[in-house]
Amino acid sequence: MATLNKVTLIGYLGHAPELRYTNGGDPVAHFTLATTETWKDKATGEKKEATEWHRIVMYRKLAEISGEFLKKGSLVYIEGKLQSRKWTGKDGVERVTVEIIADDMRMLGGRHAGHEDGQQAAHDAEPRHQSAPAKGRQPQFEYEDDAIPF
Amino acid sequence: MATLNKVTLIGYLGHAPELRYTNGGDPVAHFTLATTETWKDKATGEKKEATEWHRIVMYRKLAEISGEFLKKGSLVYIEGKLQSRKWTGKDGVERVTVEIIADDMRMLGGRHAGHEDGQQAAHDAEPRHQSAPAKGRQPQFEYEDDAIPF
Amino acid sequence: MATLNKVTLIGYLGHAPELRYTNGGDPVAHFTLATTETWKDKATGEKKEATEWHRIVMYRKLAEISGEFLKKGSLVYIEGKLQSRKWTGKDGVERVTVEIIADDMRMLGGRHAGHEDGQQAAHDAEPRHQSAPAKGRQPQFEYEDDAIPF
Amino acid sequence: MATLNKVTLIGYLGHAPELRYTNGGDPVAHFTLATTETWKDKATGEKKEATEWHRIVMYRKLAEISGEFLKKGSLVYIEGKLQSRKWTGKDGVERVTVEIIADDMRMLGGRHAGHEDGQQAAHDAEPRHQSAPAKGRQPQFEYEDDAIPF
DNA sequence: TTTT
DNA sequence: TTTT
Repeated sequence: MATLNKVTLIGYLGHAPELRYTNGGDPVAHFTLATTETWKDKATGEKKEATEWHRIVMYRKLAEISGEFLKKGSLVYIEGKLQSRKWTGKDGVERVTVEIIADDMRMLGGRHAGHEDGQQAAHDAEPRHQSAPAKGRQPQFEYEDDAIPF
Repeated sequence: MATLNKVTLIGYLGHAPELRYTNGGDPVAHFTLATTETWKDKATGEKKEATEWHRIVMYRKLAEISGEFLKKGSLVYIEGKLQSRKWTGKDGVERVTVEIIADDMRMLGGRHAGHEDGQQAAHDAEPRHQSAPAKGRQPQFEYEDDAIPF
Repeated sequence: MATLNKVTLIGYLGHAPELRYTNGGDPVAHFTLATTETWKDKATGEKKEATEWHRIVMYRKLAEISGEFLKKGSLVYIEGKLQSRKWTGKDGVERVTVEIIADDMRMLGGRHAGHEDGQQAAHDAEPRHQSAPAKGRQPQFEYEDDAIPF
Repeated sequence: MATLNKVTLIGYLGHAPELRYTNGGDPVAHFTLATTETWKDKATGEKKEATEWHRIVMYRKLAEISGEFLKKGSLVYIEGKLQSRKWTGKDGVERVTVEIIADDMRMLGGRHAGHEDGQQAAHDAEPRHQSAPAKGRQPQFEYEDDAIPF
């Protein structure tokens, strides 16, 4: 295919992760993440600020770790892909929501930093980047991905 | 701040860039970009494929270059940030559109690869990444690299 | 061209930035950055850890900001490119040193987090990423976002 | 840990991958990758160009795929981490080599584009990014990582 | 030489 | 609406 779909974010959680479960019993976590950019208006010289809210979705082990260690205000590094999802509201209007399906997360502290225990890299499925030294790597857990209807 | 909002894509243009102009006369380009992932269904063993469409927006010089060299089917590398935008349709319903505001683009060829002339990196505003070689880059900056013992 | 050379790091400074000046008077900062990965040895089950040290180089404004706000132990996000440099030691042996020429830096706190004033994104040359919000950013660019039906 | 060590490259292979095997029988591929940046000298106005050569290392399945499909001149997207390795030459001098341990590769074509069959994303270990749709994902292969001494 |  |  030769295509790439990647999102990298560092931001603050707007609320604690909401943890749910699929029919198959797999955990799914949802939360929002805020990134803020600031700049100085060239004309008026005044400081400006804009916040972007991102919808983060995590599955399986990453969902569990986030559910356990992340809180409102946590600062995290997130890596994932963009995925849009169509849904129809009660008003009968079809809408599209764009979400980031995360597959890597690192806790960076922040206002309400979590337990020391959580200060690690966490990945969806097999670790790839940080967690993959040249020798002695470990396979990890088995997950059935079928049926994640949320 | 300490936040980061970054998207990295490699994909195919769904249509040639639409070039418009702001009131101030600055060019703005819009196009869609397809990324496709393929996988094999664990249960049935059949090949699966899913395509994600991304809405790309470019300004100024990057918009001009894209308008000139990119076509339907072009393969490009895009770097930018996520930005959501609210708008109200003719039906009076408010919706949110998520776009990627690009600030870096590289042509990678594809089915209808553009001119050789366009086979370069292009950036919004001042170059940052690729554009700072060790020696002889910019007149306003002469550095003797020989003696950097670190 | 169509090439890309990019490094993204989050790590801890091994020592405060060393600030020097080129003949032309431009500031250059050097420091080392540690990234650490941990894993569990599959066979023995024991915890393993490996630290990688990266040589970071910054120029101009980014060098100044880092010289002012970063210390030993600071946690930072760094973006840049790989660049190798040949040099001959006093022993007459030629060696190659690989450095990361940074063009983006964000302070993330860490043990000895810097001033609040330093808690911002900093870029080499003109800002590109974070710095281009949808409205009201720059005087030289007025865009009416209301009517971008795409 | 909260650290990150990531390299992203798009470049051309300097030579076909050299495929070797560890004592444990696992494949390891080595090749060099060229990234080139071009700029115009502000003072003289002449075109400048600098090429950076990166040492890429791949293991297991990624090594196999690369050994099969990549050639001299292939254009690829590479993702991985920086890792330095000390070694002592026949002259008794200790040197450090910095390599990129790749965990993701996408073929982008290039001068001598490979088989159509190879035009896919390939990952080290479990797929994470592109290859991880919401449903029906697949675990993949089992590899014993022990003993990769090259 | 960092950090958790 | 792209591409392989």
